Amino acid sequence: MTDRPAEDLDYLSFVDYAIGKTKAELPDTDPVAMRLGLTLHRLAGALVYDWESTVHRPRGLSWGGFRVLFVLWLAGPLESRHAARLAGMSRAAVSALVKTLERDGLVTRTQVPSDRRAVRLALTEAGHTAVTDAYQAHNAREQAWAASLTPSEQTVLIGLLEKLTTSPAAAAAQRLA
Amino acid sequence: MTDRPAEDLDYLSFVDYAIGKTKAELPDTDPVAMRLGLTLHRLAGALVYDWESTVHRPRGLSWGGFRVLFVLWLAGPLESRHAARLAGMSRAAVSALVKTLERDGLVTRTQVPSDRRAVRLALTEAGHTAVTDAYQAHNAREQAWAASLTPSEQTVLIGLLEKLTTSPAAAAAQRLA
DNA sequence: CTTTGATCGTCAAAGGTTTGACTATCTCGC
DNA sequence: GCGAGATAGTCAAACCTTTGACGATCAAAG
Repeated sequence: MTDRPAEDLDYLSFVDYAIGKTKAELPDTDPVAMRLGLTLHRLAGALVYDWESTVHRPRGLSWGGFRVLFVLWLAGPLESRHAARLAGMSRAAVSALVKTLERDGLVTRTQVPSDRRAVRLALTEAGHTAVTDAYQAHNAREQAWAASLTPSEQTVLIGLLEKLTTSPAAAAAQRLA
Repeated sequence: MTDRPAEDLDYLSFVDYAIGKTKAELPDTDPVAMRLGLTLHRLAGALVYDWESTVHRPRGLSWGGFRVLFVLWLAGPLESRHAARLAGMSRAAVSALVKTLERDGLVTRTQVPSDRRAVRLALTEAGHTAVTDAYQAHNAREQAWAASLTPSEQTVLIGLLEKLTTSPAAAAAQRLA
């Protein structure tokens, strides 16, 4: 039990170190839940950073801009509020991002005949090209990450993540409801 | 095989829908890697949103501010660059956040005797109180999420996440290197 | 029809984050 | 010692995102 120099920790050894210290100071802490939260958050951050820095920024897209193009590509023309819900961001964020995407000729905004408040967002031909090109590279990175796991490990991991996503805690979170 | 109205999709059914459409249009896509990326990103976003909106914002902390306090709490007084590395953000972000934390009396900045460029960050008494109070509530939320899984499922999930975190793809990502 | 409440997209304000530049400082080889 | 290159922290600029407010519009009850 020596005092380790905390400065020399890298992120992974920090997790072990943090769990040990927390358990000593806050005994009510659940160390397994703590490790789960830390590891999940860290991994997701690394993934997004990888996608954004290697795939999207070099193509002139922000991470948010790509997400809007992505849902428009796959879920067809959408009203703005539906694009926001599927992309997991606020209506205001979609409004701001679409301003740039429209200026760059990737998305069109048209009025919805049946509801004059609503705006229908659709990909242009250039937008379709941009998002399919970007997603091919994006999925190549996803494959590079997933390749560290065996197929059955991949299946198990997806199952556990989906179980958390549909859990009562997730329902209570109600992100951007 | 009817044309489903894409507008009515919620996020979970969107994932299935998206994978089906992508497979048809971009046959080189790996649908398992795609589902993994989508699910992991979505879950992490929901987690952070839950933590920030239910625990940290009500206590007057931003998510970034909490992360700085958290690493200072557990890894002791730290030079700014080490705090940045452990918290997974840039040195500039730490510099900006510490400005607020210092103003609020939660963190002190002192010169390092051996290196006049460096700054040593340490929690004040109030900072220690704030971070332990916040982390107790934070871990309670982590426990609420983890409770959806059995103990062995939790162990398996952590193992798979750590395997990805230490994978070659993660090493190549080199976040904020 | 009218009124009341809800919803849509947008805007402004506030804050967080990254990148790149800059100064000050350190380190290492000569 | 000293000079070249690396490093620490900060700043400015740019961008993204959220919240709360707003006007316009819709929908439902009477």
